[in-house]
Amino acid sequence: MDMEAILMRMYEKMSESFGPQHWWPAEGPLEMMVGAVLTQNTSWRNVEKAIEGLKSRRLIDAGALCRVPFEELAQVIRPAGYYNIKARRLKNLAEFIVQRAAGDLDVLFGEETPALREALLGIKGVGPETADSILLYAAGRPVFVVDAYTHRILGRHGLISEEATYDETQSCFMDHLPQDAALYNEFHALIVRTAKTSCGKRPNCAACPLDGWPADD
DNA sequence: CACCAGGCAAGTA
DNA sequence: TACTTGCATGGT
Repeated sequence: MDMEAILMRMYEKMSESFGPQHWWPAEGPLEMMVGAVLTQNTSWRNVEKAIEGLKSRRLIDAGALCRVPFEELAQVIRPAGYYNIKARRLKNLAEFIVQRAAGDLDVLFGEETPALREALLGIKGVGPETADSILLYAAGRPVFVVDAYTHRILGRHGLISEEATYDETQSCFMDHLPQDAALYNEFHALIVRTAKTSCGKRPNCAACPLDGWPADD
């Protein structure tokens, strides 16, 4: 089996086990981007509390995030952890949107994908996973998102080396699959779902849809 | 009690 | 370039 067939088989098995994932869980693109920063090394459960706090104070707004006092913002997002660093990162993100696109995400997302990715990576607090999550789940670009689960699962199943970099892992998908945002959207969501359920926690779990595969399949 | 969660930047050698 | 460390809450 070539790499494309292997990856698509993996996708099908996960999809059959878990069904549609409906990612990203956000009401709009800015909420998605804020969530992407807040969920860095943090459980989504805690992020939801922080997002609710931001919504209730009408802070899902680039201008409002720029204007709100730092200390107030930090306290509102406290449940998401790392609140001092993340408050700074949210302000960096909001200032970027205002300065680069006059606060208008339709303008920002009018940029070509490579230029937009580089610009996002220039924001302090936005690394490769956060930038690619924004590109895929807020801007709808066909960019594959790599996270710790992705690296672990592909490594464990022998599809990449354990020492593979972010870009190498990303290329494993993007060089062998169609450039399809809907496919990448669901694929990444299913990897997270699968890892949280079993595969990322321990090897040889009977409940894991990838168990014993592709080695003995 | 320890360990982890949908990372990233900054510091050190 | 290649490691290491700090950041922090809340669930298991």
